[in-house]
Amino acid sequence: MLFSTKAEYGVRLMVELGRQPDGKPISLSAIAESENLPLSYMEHLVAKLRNAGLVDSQRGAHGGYTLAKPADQIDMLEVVQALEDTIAPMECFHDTPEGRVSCSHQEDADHACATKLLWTRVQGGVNKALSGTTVAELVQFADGNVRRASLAAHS
Amino acid sequence: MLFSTKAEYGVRLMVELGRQPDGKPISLSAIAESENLPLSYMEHLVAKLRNAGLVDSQRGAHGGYTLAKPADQIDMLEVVQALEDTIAPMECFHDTPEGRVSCSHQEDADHACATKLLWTRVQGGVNKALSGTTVAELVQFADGNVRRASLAAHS
DNA sequence: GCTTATCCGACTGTTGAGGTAGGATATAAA
DNA sequence: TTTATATCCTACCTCAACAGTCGGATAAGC
Repeated sequence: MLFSTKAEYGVRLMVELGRQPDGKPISLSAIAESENLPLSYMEHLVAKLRNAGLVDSQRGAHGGYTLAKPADQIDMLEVVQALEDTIAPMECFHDTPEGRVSCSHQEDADHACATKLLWTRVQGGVNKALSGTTVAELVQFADGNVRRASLAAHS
Repeated sequence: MLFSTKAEYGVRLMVELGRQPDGKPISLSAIAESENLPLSYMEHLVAKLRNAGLVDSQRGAHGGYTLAKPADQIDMLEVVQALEDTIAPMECFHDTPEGRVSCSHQEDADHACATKLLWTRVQGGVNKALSGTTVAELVQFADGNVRRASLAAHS
């Protein structure tokens, strides 16, 4: 398993927020009910998204959450990185301050770490897929599927 | 973390086997010592690789393991799939007999599963990186690094 | 028959995932 | 100003997988 359900639930949450056309906040309980997910658990996840600056919150009655940026300016790399603490393919990989990956045991033997090439490629593929997908795109995909399913049911 | 150390250790094991020029088998204890990994644990991993038909074994004295195919004909997708039981990006993704992925809860709500598009792209990126890398390539990479490190030390 | 090695199953400690519970705080409406 | 509705925050719990250990059975070479 590459990702945990934290990423799954969190992405679903972002998509639900992205479906809201106007700027009205949506309560977590409404999202939890429509997606059939545990509310208490979602609170932990949305806190991570808020700390990452991806959603804004409005407390009190008629409060809730909104996207902090337009849906087409939020990519999934930000979202998944905020939810999962690290998305490195392997434990020995850690993000350096300069933004590059490095292997923590690259010089411990008489030869360099052979797996580094592989994990670098894997991470590149994952990052490319994540950063190339926006919230807006997923919203459009979901709505398109509803449309097609609805049309198929009526034909 | 995308993968566990099972993949890390197993790939290192395959690379060590790939470094052996002739067809002589290498004992697990020799590999475990040179890579500084626990022998007992490696036994479990090599069993998976053997069941997957990626390595051959020779029992008894002077026995050990060899690659079942030429190193340039073993790609990392086979290796990692044999070690990790599943490499789907998310729990709801499972490999179908037809070889395609599908989401187990795609029709449970009034709209299709929005995350399916994202995980499909991620899995595509991972599979591409894995299947595009062979044992032979990693062996060459590791040896090349040794050469460069050695040259740098002597300059 | 001794040594070297693969093979096999059972067992164990630790960690993180996934989820619960209870309360504190802030806000809008009555 | 009370009340309902929310977010916010901390602590706690359960369970499965990971990472590793151990003891022994089997097989092959010398």
